[in-house]
Amino acid sequence: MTGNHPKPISPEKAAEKLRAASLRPTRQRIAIAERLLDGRARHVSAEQLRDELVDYGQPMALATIYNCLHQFEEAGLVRPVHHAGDAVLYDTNLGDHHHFVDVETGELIDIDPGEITLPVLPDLPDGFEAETIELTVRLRRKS
Amino acid sequence: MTGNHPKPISPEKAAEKLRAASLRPTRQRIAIAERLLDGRARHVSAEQLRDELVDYGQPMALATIYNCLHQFEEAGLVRPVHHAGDAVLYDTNLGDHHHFVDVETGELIDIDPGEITLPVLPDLPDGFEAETIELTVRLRRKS
DNA sequence: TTACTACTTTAGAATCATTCTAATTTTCTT
DNA sequence: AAGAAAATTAGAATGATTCTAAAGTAGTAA
Repeated sequence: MTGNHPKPISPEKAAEKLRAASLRPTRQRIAIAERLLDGRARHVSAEQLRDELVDYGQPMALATIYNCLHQFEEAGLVRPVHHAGDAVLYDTNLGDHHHFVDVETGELIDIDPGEITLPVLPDLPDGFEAETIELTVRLRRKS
Repeated sequence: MTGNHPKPISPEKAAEKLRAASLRPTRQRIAIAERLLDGRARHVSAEQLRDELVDYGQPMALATIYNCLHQFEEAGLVRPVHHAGDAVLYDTNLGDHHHFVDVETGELIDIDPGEITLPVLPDLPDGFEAETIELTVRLRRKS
């Protein structure tokens, strides 16, 4: 046991969510959905998720985890955050919000959406559409 | 010649800027300063800069380019942008501004600072200070 | 059920940006 | 010119991610 993790949703509910997203409910995808789609706001890397799945008794290939995270992303079930450390973190909070990043650790902290006013979208270059808007405040621990 | 590049500042001026930043004006650092500190707003990766230096007749080890970019960053001569593609881009525009990112290519486009109102900084977590604030609008080419 | 086909998972190799290492070279000071 | 400290270098190492090709599994039609 390398960590402590709260109770996930049931495999049945997880499978249901997957079907709703047109993803086959495979054993691996169900295990991941149980962990990530329980409504809690989290930020996990592929490697962190793998460790958690090992704890949970559902080890699987790292490649599978990457595959699933990409599929979940496509399906709009999670959202990638590219602004942290070296690894992409997947955010289970799909609501409009932004992040602090601890530049030392790469850890993300949600910025309370009430605390920040999203600026008006500037005119986009021709032929493009906005995919996401990410505001990141990079933090350094005071010395 | 793999690209066309405008006239850089003189080696003397480059050396001067380096001394002002407490960096020894070595041949390599001068060559990089000539290219990056000419006042133009640019976004370059280490690899792009290496290609440009080859064109310019000043090839050098990639490790040196990484070293120099880090030193320039420390000295406040360039600013890293972490939100693009896979590689970190170094921005020679030190003014307050933000970026569009073409998610396909990783290319950056400056957002006109007049076009966007920087939101008020939210309350920071205890013990941290803000290092940078980066707003990124990720763009996808319309289909 | 069975058989079939398409989709998934997998281990391990490959890739790519970046950092590290240890040896050589250069710069600055005397 | 000589010495010490700093810088550069080639190449190895690292770490996240993607790719590959083979083996397994799920949904479907008979």
